[in-house]
Amino acid sequence: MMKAIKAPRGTRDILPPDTALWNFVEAAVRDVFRAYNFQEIRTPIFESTELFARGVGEETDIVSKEMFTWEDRGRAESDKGQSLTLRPEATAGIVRAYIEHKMWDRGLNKFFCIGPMFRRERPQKGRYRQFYQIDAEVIGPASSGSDLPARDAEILEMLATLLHRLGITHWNLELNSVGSSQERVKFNEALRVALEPVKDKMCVDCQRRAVTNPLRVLDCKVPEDQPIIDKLPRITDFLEDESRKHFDAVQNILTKVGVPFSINTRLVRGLDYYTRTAFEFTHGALGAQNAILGGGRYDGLSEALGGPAAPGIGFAIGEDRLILSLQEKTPAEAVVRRPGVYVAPMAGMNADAAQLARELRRHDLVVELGDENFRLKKSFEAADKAGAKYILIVGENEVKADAFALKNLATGEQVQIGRAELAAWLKARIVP
RNA sequence: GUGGGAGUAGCUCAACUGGCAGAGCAUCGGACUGUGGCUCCGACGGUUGCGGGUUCGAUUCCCGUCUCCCACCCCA
Repeated sequence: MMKAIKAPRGTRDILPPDTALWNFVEAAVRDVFRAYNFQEIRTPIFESTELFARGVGEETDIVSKEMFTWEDRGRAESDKGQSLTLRPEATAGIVRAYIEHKMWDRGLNKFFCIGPMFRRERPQKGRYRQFYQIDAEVIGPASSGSDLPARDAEILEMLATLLHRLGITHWNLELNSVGSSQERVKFNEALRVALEPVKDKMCVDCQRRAVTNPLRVLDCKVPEDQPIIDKLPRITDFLEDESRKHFDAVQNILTKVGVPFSINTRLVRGLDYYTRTAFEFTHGALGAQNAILGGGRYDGLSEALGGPAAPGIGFAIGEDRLILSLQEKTPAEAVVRRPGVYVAPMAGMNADAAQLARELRRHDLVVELGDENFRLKKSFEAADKAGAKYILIVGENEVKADAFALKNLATGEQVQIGRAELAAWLKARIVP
């Protein structure tokens, strides 16, 4: 035998019945998002490498060491050597599409997108090289209201609704404002200055961060560093009136609509493009990967990508993690749709059985069809295994009488139903 | 990328200081040719993740490698 080929590192197959759980989540997402007037957008799974370099930020870990990048080998001179990258996140591609299709003419755009993302990280539970994100973005010219706090609050409230709908409790919403890009530059500088005299007393990681990305020092979890971090400047002190008012307004709305949150002035996010509102929903029982979703405002991203000013806010839900946290309460078996009827033909009755199955399926019943070569006993076993609620026996007597034996597999109750009434009879007794 | 743990039948796991690789469940068949679940009997199923080394002999010891898991890192 040839050497078995396995799924590449960090990828996995999602099999039934788990796929039913994925569909359950995605159906809930589509349903909830529709109520908030979000519409689906689908963008390519690979893009020009430059898009992510400019959009996500050259200095981020994502861009500097985690992207799947290759050089396209085009035949035409013009595409030779074009560098392409599997998308590591969704926002950059969506903003690129916004610019490319000049969608500012449409006013306020509310998009969502579900699909795989790719990052070359070391795999762990809830962390894969191909992982799935549910992404939503609100973007448009400022005249459309895209920069207003009501949009931030609406998105957060929508997320709370979605989690509630999925039956996920015990989440925690952490909220912060990271300021405008100008405010952040000042804050960064202040941090660098404040860290200079104390960084030698900190952990090795912080010593490195103090130079490369001071904001990340705030994220440090080493207990010994906490007293030092507590004395560092806070972003709140660098927010000017407009940013502060914006942040206050978001909080006011959330309080009014009853979405609980906590302020975490140390919350920073890994992508360079975030401005003002930044947030994260966490959930216990996910180990170190406790961030179930995260997002924020990115008022300058469109311009960084060569587009017009287009404030925006969005988030990404880690679908893999969402499903991990869901599985504790809702096993996939609970949402998988089992057959309502198993049609069991006796010897020579395949054609009649197929005809019956066709009729029932046209009435939107889930039907599994057996085979005339199966002995009845085997048909019963197959019906059980398929999880069917009823078994329909198609034998010579039944075909002659045009009425069929229908047995409830759980109760053992058996009745004889005429062909014309079959579908209606079953539909009345099978909950979809 | 760093450190640690684990990999044995489809699944969950055994196999004593190195000595014939096993059980339960699942699958298939029979008891049972138009009525299942229970029971009984039988069968199938493995180069012990892969490659090398030590040894008369390796699932067991050593080295390498792959994958998963845990913690960092990072993030969803």
